[in-house]
This record gives sequence, C-alpha cells and structure tokens, in this order.
Amino acid sequence: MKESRVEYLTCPIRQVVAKFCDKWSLLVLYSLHASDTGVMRFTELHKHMDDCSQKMLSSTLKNLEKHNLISRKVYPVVPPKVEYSLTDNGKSLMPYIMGLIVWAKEHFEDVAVL
Amino acid sequence: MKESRVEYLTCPIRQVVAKFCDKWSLLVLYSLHASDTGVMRFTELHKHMDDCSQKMLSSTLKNLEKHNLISRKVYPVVPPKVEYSLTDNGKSLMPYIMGLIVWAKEHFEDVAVL
DNA sequence: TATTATACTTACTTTTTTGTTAGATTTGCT
DNA sequence: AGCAAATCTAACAAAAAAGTAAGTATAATA
Repeated sequence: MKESRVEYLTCPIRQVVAKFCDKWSLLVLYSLHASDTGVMRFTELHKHMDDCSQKMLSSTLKNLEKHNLISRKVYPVVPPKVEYSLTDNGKSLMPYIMGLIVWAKEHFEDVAVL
Repeated sequence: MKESRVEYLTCPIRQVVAKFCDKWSLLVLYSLHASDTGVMRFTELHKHMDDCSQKMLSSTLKNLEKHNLISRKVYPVVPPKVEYSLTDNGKSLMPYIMGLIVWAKEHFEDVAVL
C-alpha cells in the first residue's frame, strides 16, 4: 500500500526538505539576504559562517544553485573572483525564511537547544 | 577569530535547523496540523509517512517533543494508546511552515528535485 | 625566487543518520 | 494455548554527511 515514488517527488514538503533543510543552507540564504549589496564572495560568506568548512560551504552553494535559489557569477581574473546572490526564486522564498527566524527569536525561551 | 560557542547556540537560524530541519519533522508537523481532530496516534502517523521507519518516526517524535513542538499523551491501556498533538508553541509555528509549503507549490516548476 | 591571494577540489577519516530485523509488553479473543 | 494489537526499543549494518588536511591554478607583488 505504499504511495508511488512519483508522489513523493511531487510533495512540496519533501521539496522544501531537499532544497534547504540542512545544516548550512539557511545561513547562506540569510547572509545573502542580509548583505547590503545582495552579492557576496566565497570568502566573505565563509567569514559569516566560520564553523563551516570550505568543503561544506562549497557543496551547500552548489546545492542551492542546483535548486535555483542562488546564482553564481564568475569573473575570469587571477586570483579568482566569484559572486553569489539570490535568484528571483530565492528572493521569493526569503519572507518565509524570515518568518521562521522571527518565530525562533520570539520563542527562544520555549526551547531546549541541544 | 571564531565566534563563541554561546553565540552559535543563541542564533535563531541554528535553532530552527536543530528543531525541525530534518527529513521527517515537517511531515509530522504538517500531518498533525492537517488532521481533523488535531490528534494522531503513532500508527496513524506512520500510515501518512509510510516510507519512514518506525524507528525514525519514533525518534523524530521524541525530538519534536523535546523542543516543545508536540505533546505526547499516553493512555495506560493494552494494547498501548498514545496520542500526539501540536503544542501551543507548535501551533504558533505552523503559519510559517505552511508559508513554506505554499511557496514550494507555487515554485514547483522552478525546481530541480534531484 | 618565494609568497600571497581566491576559490575551490581531492583524498581520506570520522561521525551521524538511517535502515533492517527482531523482540518486549500485556490484555483479550478464538 | 496461541495469536493479534499498538507502540515502541535494541542491536547491528549500511549509507550519508561532515570534518581535516593538503593540493591546484596563476598573476601580481615583495
């Protein structure tokens, strides 16, 4: 009596989970959203999340790009320069993400962290 | 130049991640939210998420309970009966979760799911 | 000539998460 | 006596995620 695999793939909740429910994605989205210019370079992002390894930041960025939430612009210079920013799609998501963040702040007391 | 561990713990984004950014939590929260009575038993939940093992459902429920998003009511009968429902805290979160779900439906096309 | 800067990738190890299967519990029904 | 029902837990294995350290590229600079 299992649902078909296809149904799983079209489930919006599972999509949300696949796209940005992980350890670092929300931090990246928030950082880009909160930045003045809306554009950040790799190292700049890394400074905002310095307990994230380069490897993890790199793969998180790739995932977000794959899901069309951020875009990546490469400048062919040396040393390399790469800029990340939210896509329109990513921007459209941010109000909901910010909703969660505000909720978390308001309900900080109701929480056992760890 | 690392931030202190304490700052990490008070970061609302990290709290959101710790509480319900995982494979099954959103499904559980949504199921409880969407149910007529607002109350569901273990087996009933399991039927809604039949690709989740009992073990994973059990540990997901524990985590949500620990974070005060759901409550667990045990009836001392045989066979056992346990009812799960959203706490007030959990209910206060649902509008934001639903926001994400609606967003995911609207942006279904913009997505590469795997 | 050696060093620096930036944005990674690769290889390897460790940790965490998830899956699988079996078992515990105990009352009532056949 | 034997089995079903409901809600788990335990033990072990497999898979996935994450951490760590080192390496790549190349032009400009000291």
